[in-house]
Amino acid sequence: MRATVSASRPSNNGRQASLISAAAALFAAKGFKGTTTKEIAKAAGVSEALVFKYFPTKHALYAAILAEKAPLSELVGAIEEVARKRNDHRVFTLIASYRIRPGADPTMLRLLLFSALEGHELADMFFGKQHRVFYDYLASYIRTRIEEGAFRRMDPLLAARAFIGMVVHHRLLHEIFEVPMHCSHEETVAAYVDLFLNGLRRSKPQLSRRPSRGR
Amino acid sequence: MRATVSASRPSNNGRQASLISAAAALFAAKGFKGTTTKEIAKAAGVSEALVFKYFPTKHALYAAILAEKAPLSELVGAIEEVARKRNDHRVFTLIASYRIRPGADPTMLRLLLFSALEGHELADMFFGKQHRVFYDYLASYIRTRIEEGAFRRMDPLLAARAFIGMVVHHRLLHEIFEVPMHCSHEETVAAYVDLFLNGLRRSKPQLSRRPSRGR
DNA sequence: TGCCGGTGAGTGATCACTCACTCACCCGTG
DNA sequence: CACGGGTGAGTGAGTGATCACTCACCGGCA
Repeated sequence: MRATVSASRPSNNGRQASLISAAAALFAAKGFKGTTTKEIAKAAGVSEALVFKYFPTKHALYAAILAEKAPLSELVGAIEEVARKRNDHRVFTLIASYRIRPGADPTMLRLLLFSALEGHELADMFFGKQHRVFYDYLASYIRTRIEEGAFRRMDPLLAARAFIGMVVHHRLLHEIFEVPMHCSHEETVAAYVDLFLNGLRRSKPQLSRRPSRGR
Repeated sequence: MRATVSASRPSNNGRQASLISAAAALFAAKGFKGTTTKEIAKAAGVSEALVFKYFPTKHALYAAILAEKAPLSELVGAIEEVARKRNDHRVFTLIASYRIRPGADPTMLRLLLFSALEGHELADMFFGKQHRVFYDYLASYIRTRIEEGAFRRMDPLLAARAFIGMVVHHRLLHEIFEVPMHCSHEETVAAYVDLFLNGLRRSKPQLSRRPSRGR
């Protein structure tokens, strides 16, 4: 509430926030089971006992982290504008470069993967609320463009997942498996967007899809 | 050496194998830190002490699991045949349907992700030896087809990763995040392959090979 | 003085790992 | 055949360390 005591006493909210950010970094790096409450306390610069004053259990602290992070809204806002203008290239470039950018923080991706793998019930919430809606939003845009004749006919949700798949997989290789990038971020984004949009383009009225090499 | 004692004594190798498979299932389900040696012993039907007769540490058991699994060779063999025939559609359908199939076992995918996230030094080996070579193999096929004029010009490695990205991401959603599939396996594979190959197709006869975007 | 943010020193439980030991079986000898 | 010592698979009962979590207590400020 009060923000009078600024530096000496970090005040309830400030402590909570610093504990959350310290814990998020550690959970992302080492997983839930791999992180001890003592480490969290040390990273936040307090005693271990204080952690349990603010969060009744280690799980509650983990839940607070997942509940707090909701970093997708700004992207959706930016997309909606160019989506109205039917600027397909810009829509997908925005999405891809939002994920693939120089200073991208792997924390959330790692946290999400750990949550899903370790099977926390919160992971469902985290994924369901944040990501599923985005897939659906993107799929509905693709469906609209198909109906407008801009894209060829295909399942819009599969198309959306295919594009997100390229991007997420790229982050997986780069940020989790530490595979070095051999192109710049811009080149990578451009390559994926071009490949995807070219794949969605309507071909000529349906020739034979096989390369006429029938054995 | 001797194989006289057949059933009563599972013999060195049999025990080792049953411990490895029991441990693999548990590590895949709950991670390295999330699995206790007591659980492994119980799953294998032996005492905890025996686990340490066969593997000096829990880490050594984990390493033995990663070292043993090498499930890619059969796929590469099947691909090489259709690759010689330049049957692009079949090449990519083979790859995708090898991963996306009805009874696909999530164990290896989960193990791979856990290894990378938990940062075992063996994960590098696991990924480097098994997967990186596959990316490179696929990229070299794409490069060949570009040079033959069958595909449009683009970075072959990025293209390979884009395709694998679609497929892996699909498995991620389906097997790890438990997102239900809304299409059959065959439809899904076909959609991804069509999208990808269409994206790689040369648009117009392509006079200038670069998109004249040189900065 | 009372209140509250903060802590050191614990708690029982559980972890990976060890050790002294049993038991079944094999084989050379008489 | 009888027998007895060697061998190796297998185990129950621990070991110290570390885990999440608790509690009595402290000190600065109203």
